[in-house]
Amino acid sequence: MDGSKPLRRDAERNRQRILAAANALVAEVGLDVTHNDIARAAEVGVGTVYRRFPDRQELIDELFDQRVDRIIALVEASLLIEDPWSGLCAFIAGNLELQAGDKGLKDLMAGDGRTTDLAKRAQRRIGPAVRELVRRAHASGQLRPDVGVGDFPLVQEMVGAVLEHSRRIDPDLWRRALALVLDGYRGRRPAAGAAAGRPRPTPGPRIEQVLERPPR
Amino acid sequence: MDGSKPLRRDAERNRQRILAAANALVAEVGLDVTHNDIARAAEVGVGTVYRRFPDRQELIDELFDQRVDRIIALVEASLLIEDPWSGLCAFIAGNLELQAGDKGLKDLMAGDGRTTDLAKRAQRRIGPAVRELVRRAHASGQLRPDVGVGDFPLVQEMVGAVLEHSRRIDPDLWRRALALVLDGYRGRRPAAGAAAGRPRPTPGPRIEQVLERPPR
DNA sequence: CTAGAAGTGGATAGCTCTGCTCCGTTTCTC
DNA sequence: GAGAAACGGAGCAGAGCTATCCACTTCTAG
Repeated sequence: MDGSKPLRRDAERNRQRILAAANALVAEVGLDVTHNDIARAAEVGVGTVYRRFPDRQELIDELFDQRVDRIIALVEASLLIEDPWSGLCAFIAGNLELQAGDKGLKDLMAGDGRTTDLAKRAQRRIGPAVRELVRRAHASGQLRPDVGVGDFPLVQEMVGAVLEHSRRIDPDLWRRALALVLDGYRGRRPAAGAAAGRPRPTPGPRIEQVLERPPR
Repeated sequence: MDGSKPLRRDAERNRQRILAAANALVAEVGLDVTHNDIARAAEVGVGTVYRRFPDRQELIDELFDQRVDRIIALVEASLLIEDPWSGLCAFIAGNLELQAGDKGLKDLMAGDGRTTDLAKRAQRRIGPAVRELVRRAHASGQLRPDVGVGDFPLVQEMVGAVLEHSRRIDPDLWRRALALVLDGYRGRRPAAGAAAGRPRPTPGPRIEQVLERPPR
């Protein structure tokens, strides 16, 4: 695959600087860094960035492979936790934790329309695992039966929003929001009686589609 | 106050068209409509819009007076509901309902930095009323004691995020998100025992400050 | 009906912000 | 030290926004 000759030593050095700078920048600022931003951060000319990464998408992809791997590792670790509820919580909290320190990752997982491919690949690996986590939590009676898989993207979305706004000022506020939400989802069957306006079943995978932010 | 002569009849007609168009546009698109957008929507020249509303802020303010009034009416109506829990829910759901149909209103209440004055005025009237709603809900034991006033801006924020993303595709999804969250907040004292990582008290008004989106 | 005041439209100038290219200069490598 | 490779960043093109200006149309008072 890599039929191209190795780069000259200085060029390779610059490539690394660009990657490092882009990485930091994306984590701090988010997905929509420009070639110019990166060049400045890497102390390199714009031209150099364009030469090395003519397509911004490729650069982004390169940056995110490892991040997505981290999430996948997390989901797999969570599946190994014996207590189902703890496992589910570990995944959700861990995922948000990762996103709390990495605006770019959050952007990616929120799927702003851009970056669909990479995000979808990740979702495809994460989806089944989450379903399993939820299934186990249901089976053990620790998760309210009227809360379904489809609700967890909502949780991500909701707590992610808090995260987003409080990032600078109180970077741990999202934990409280998450704790309160999850605590509400905790097992106890819905009161048989006055469940009038109570939300019913498990919305299907449609919710995931809904949360794909509409491309502006 | 209104020392200016009345407008010529056609001018007044145009003024109304502009106002109407701007109103619809703001509801649909959000707070940052331009003079050009408005002109096109009103089928009027840009010049006309500029002549009538040289300062965009004034136009926006004019549009929002009535919206804010609607929220205030809501809060007051909610206080009149005898059952404290229903009252609290009515306010929160109603508020989100209003925002669901009106992107501009949502922008305003989220306080994106712009429009601070108007939003703050609204907040000042709404704040005490919400505190009262929460107090009553606590007193009646219908609201978990470890959920405080400060948590409701979080709820707005969270459900607002869902609202935002699903607006186009499934405009009622936010209801489920809200129902699940509120249902989780419902009275039952926190389990005395294993409340290890459970969120504790009522964060103060600091949260409101946090949710003021940091001016970009 | 008419004169002239009031109002209109929208082309356009000026600005900012972005993506990207191009080529004179520097740096590497053999 | 010659020639290939890489560099830097000024600057161009294009999009989008604000705001102005003035030849033309529409209203209204008399």
